[in-house]
Amino acid sequence: MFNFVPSIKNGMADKREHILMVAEKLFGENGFDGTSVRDIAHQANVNLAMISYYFGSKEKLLEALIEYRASFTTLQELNKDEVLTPIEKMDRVIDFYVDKIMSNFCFHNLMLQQGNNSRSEEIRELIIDIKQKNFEQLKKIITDGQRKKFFRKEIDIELTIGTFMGAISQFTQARHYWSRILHIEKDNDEAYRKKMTPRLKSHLKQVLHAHLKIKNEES
Amino acid sequence: MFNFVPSIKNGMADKREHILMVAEKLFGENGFDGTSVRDIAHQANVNLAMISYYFGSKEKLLEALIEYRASFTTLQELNKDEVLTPIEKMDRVIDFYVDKIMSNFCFHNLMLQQGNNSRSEEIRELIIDIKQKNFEQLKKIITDGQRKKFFRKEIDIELTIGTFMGAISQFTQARHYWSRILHIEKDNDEAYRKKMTPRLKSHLKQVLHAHLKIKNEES
DNA sequence: TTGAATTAAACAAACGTTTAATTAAATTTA
DNA sequence: TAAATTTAATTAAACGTTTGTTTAATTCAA
Repeated sequence: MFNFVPSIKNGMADKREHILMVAEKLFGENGFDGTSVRDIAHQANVNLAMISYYFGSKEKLLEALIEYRASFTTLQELNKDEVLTPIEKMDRVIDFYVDKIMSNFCFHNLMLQQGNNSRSEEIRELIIDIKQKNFEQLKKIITDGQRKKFFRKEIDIELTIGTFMGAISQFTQARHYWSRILHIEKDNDEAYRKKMTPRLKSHLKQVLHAHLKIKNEES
Repeated sequence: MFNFVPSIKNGMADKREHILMVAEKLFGENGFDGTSVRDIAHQANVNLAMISYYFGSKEKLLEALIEYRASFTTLQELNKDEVLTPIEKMDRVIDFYVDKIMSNFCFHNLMLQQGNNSRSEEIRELIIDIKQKNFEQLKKIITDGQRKKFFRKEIDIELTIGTFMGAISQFTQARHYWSRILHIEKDNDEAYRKKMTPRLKSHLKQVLHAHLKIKNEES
């Protein structure tokens, strides 16, 4: 099996980062509660106490990881664009999200799990805030497309966005299941990623086009 | 907040069942690892040792819960039906799944989590097997619809099914998030269920119709 | 030589599970 | 039916691990 965690480089910022990457992998695979601080320390080849030393606590480590990963600028740039049609923009959104999430299921699964079930209200709110900002960018693109008469007015925007996000989540979260269904080599994340990414992109574009576009001409 | 766990009735089978219901709720809310046997015992008002006594172990309790909940006959009956059109059948499927999952998110979330991340290979396989049977029934309905020239041939059947399941999962799993987006009263599962169920059904039917149906006449 | 980085060891609390004793229920015997 | 006996259900307490976190000593670098 592959190991995507980068090895320790010199310097201490890198060590902190290395711990974050290992934590991300383990949290994503076994859940927050299913991962012990000792697991993380061992896999990261650092002393157990270093995690408290760097982050304060297991929960603070999780917060640090979320802040480390939370970067959401691309959608805003896309919204400002004046050249692309709304349909093209949606295609870009799909490419962006599928790439982003497929290239890092561990973090996405962790966010999914902690966004709803974290014992810490603070963490739940943190995650939901991030997701909400994304939602609003996405909503703008769709309403803009409606205004410009590219998209139908009758659609349920919120549920459309949820359906789109849910589909991607489904194929990252239930990898074991879909590996079997689609006859992809078991426990080979790289193979899954490679086969799934283009297929999922083109499928989602199909679905969203059929759902969003006003039915005049055939594309 | 509501409590959907039924109270203890007389008889011992009921007590076993009562423990299962409490476990389902806690597992679904806090995850398998996030729930202790003591939590379950306390919430169920039974002695801690009773859980080992009835089920053997925490993991066996989980298995018992899965077997208790796994009942998948309705889709088979639907497949045998000769009167309904494939489109009507798909609508029934949507109603069936949305009702089923919305009326029991705890169990659905648990299956989602354990189907991929359970430390027990046995449990992962158990869950995936159940899901695969459902998948095959669903696939039959769609290929049947293609054969009868109701559905397009160009669609990606597997990903279509995944998209559909993923959408439902999204709205059960990320309830906190969608409650905020859709301005539904926070931490009120009953309100969420009530508002979401019809809305999700009609949205999914729209999406699937647009995606599946051969575009001849307007419906 | 001062302060940060790193360590092994220890901490108390929580974990899943088991034990041995007790109570309740069911079954058998008289 | 009543008492005796056996089986099952229930309990409080304890088991040995593992948990997240801290300590106090040591190493390292500035």
